[in-house]
Amino acid sequence: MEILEGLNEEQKKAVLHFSSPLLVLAGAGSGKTRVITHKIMYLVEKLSIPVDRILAITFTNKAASEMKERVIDALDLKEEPVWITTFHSLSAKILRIEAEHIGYNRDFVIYDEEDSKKAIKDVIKELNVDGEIYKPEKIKNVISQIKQNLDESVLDFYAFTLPHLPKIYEKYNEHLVFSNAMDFDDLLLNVVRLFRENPDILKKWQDKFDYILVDEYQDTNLVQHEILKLIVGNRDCITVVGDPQQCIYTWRGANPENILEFENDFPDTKIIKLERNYRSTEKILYVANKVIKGAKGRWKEKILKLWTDKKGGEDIHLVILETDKRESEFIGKRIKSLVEHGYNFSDFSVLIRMSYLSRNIEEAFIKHNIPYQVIGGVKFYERAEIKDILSYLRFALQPKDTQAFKRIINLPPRGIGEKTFQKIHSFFETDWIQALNDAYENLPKKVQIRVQEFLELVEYIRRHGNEKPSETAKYIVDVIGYESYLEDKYKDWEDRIANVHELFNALKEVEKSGRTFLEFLEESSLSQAQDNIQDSNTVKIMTVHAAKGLEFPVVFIAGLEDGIFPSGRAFEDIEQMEEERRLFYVAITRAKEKVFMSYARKRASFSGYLNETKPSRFLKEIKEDIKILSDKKPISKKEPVKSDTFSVGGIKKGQLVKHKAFGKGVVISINGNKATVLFENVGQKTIMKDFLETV
DNA sequence: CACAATTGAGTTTTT
DNA sequence: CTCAATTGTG
Repeated sequence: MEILEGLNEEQKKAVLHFSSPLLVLAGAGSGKTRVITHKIMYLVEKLSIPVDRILAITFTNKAASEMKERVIDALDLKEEPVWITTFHSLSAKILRIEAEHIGYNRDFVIYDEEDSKKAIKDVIKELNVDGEIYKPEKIKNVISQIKQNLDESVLDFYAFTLPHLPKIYEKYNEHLVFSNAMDFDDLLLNVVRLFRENPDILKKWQDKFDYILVDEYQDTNLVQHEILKLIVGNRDCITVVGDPQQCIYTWRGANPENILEFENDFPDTKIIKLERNYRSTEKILYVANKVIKGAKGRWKEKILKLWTDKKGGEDIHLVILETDKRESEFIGKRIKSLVEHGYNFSDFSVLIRMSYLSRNIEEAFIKHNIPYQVIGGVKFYERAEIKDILSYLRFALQPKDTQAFKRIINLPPRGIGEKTFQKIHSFFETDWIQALNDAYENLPKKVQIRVQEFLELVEYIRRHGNEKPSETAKYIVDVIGYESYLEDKYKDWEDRIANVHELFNALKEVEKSGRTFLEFLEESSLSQAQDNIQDSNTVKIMTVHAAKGLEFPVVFIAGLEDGIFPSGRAFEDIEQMEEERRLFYVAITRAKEKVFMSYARKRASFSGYLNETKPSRFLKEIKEDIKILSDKKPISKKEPVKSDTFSVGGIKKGQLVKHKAFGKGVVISINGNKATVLFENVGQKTIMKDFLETV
C-alpha cells in the first residue's frame, strides 16, 4: 500500500476512514493537505472512484492547483481534475450551467468589491436617503452579513438605526439581477437557492459526486457550510480538515465554532486530531502554543497542542527599533547577512498586519538590492486602467452590466454626465445598448455623434472580443485614445501604460490556451493574492492573511505595535481581539527555523509625523520565552524620517528639477531612463534621469 | 450641464 | 501623500 507510506498513524486513520463523516482537527504544519491529497489518491486507486466524481475544496486557488498537480503526478492523469477547486469557483461553475433556473443568464458577470459598492451607492442616491448615515461601505458589510449567514433578521437588528436598509437591500438585489451580475456573496448564496428550490437539480449534483473533501474548514462560513450539507445530503461521504485556532476570516462570516457545529449537522462524525508538527522547531512551537493558550471561547476545548521531535532550535528574537525606518533597515540588513551565510532570498518572508506597511520595507529592500515580491495589496485586476479596458470588453459581451456601462460611457469624456446618463437610464428596458438606441433621438446633436462612435466600437468588440481579446483590447485602447488619456490624467502614466500592455500579454495567453474571454474574466475576478506568487529567488512580503497555508524557513513579523498588530479596530471587541491572537499564531507557525519579531518605538504617519507607539499586547505573554534586542541609538536630526528613495526615481513630466551643471529646469518629456528638460539658463537638454534631483 | 480645479479626509484583513 | 468629493468655470 504505497499510498499510505510515509503517513503517521493518525494521518493513515484519516485517509482510511469512510464509515461516517470525518472531521480532522489538524494543527499548523501537521500535514493536513497531505491527508486530503492521499485520500483522493486512495479513493481513485483503491476504491476505483473516477477522479471527476471527487469534489475537493480548498481555500485558495494556489492550494487547489498545487493539489491538482500532485494528484495528476501521482495518478498519472491525462486531464486536469476540474473538481479540485475553491468554493467560489465551484459555485461559479455550477451557476454557469444552471443560471436559467434562478432567473439569470449564463454569461452573468461577477461584480467585485468596487462594483458592488458603486451599485449600492447608486441605490442610496436613487432612494434619496441620508448619505451620512447610509455609507456604502457600511451598507455593503451589513448586506454581506445577511448573505453570508442566510439570515435576513439582520435587517431587524438595524431596523432602528437604519430604517431604510430593507429598501436598499431590495433595490441593490434588483440592480444585480437586471445587470445580470452577482456579487461575491451571491455566487454562494445563489447555489443554495438553486439547490433548495430545485430538488431535481440538487439530486443531479449530488449524484455527480461520490466523495467530498474540504480543507481549511475553520474559515468556511454558513453559506458554504449549507452548500456542503446540500450536496452531501444524507450520505457519509465527507471529510473536512481544519483548525479552529487558525480561523482568521470571522469578518467574512467564518467562525471557529462552526467547526463544532459540523458534528451536529453530520451525525456520527468521527474526529481525528493531528497534533504532530513537521514544520517548525520546538522553540517556535513552544511560543506559538503559549500565544494560543491565552485564547477564549467554546472551541477552546478542541485546542490542539502541537509537538515535534525537532528538539531545540533557535531562539525567537524580538528586535525593538527607534523608528519604523530603522525597523525596515534592520530587516534588510539581517536578510543580507543571512544570505551571506548560505540562505536564499526565497527562504524569507516578511509578514505584516496591513498592506501599507510594505512601503517602508520595499524602500529598504530597494536600497540594499534585495530582490522581493509583494503579495497582495492592490491587485492587478483591480487597477483602474485594467478595469477600464476590461469594462469595455465586459460591457460589449454583456450589455446589461450596469457598472461596466457607467464606467466606460464617459471614458474618455463624451459629454455624457449625470443628467444625460439619467435620460438614457429612463429608456432602459432590456439592456444598455437598447437604452442608448432608444434614447438616441432625445440626446443633443453633439452627444449623438459620440454615442454613434461608441455603439460602433461596442459592436466591433462584440464581434471580435471573445475570439481575439488581446487584439480587441489593443483596438479599444487605440480608438479611444486611452494612452494619451492616461498621460493627461496621471503622474504615473508610464506605469499605467505598462500595466495596460501587461493586460495585452495576459489576454494573448488566454487566446493561446484556448480559453474564452468570459472564462478569463471569471478567473480574474476570483483571483487571489497568492496566485501571483512567483517561484523566483525573492523575499516575499505579505499580510498574515495572504500567508495562510504557506511556510518559510525564516519569518519576520514586523510592526508588532498595539493598534497595528493587534489592529486598533479590535480594541473594543473581544471577539475581534481573539481573531488578532489567532492571526499572530498563524504568523508564528509559518516559520520552520527562525522567527524575528520587531516593532518601532516611533512610527511615521502618512503626513510624516513621528508618533509614539506601544508594543503589541501579545508580546507581554511571551517575553520570557524570547530573546529581546533593543537598539536605542538616538535619532539624529539629519536622519530622514520619510524616505526619499521613491522621489529619486520619481522624475515625472512637469516636475521641477535641478542639475549640477545646468541648474534648474522643468521636465518636458520622459523616454525610458532619459528625460528632456527645459532649463532656465541653458535651454532644452536631454539627460539621464539619474543625474537629476527633484526640487 | 459637463468638466476641471480645488479642497478635504483618511489608512484591516479579501473572495 | 493619495484618493474622493465638492466647488467653481466655460
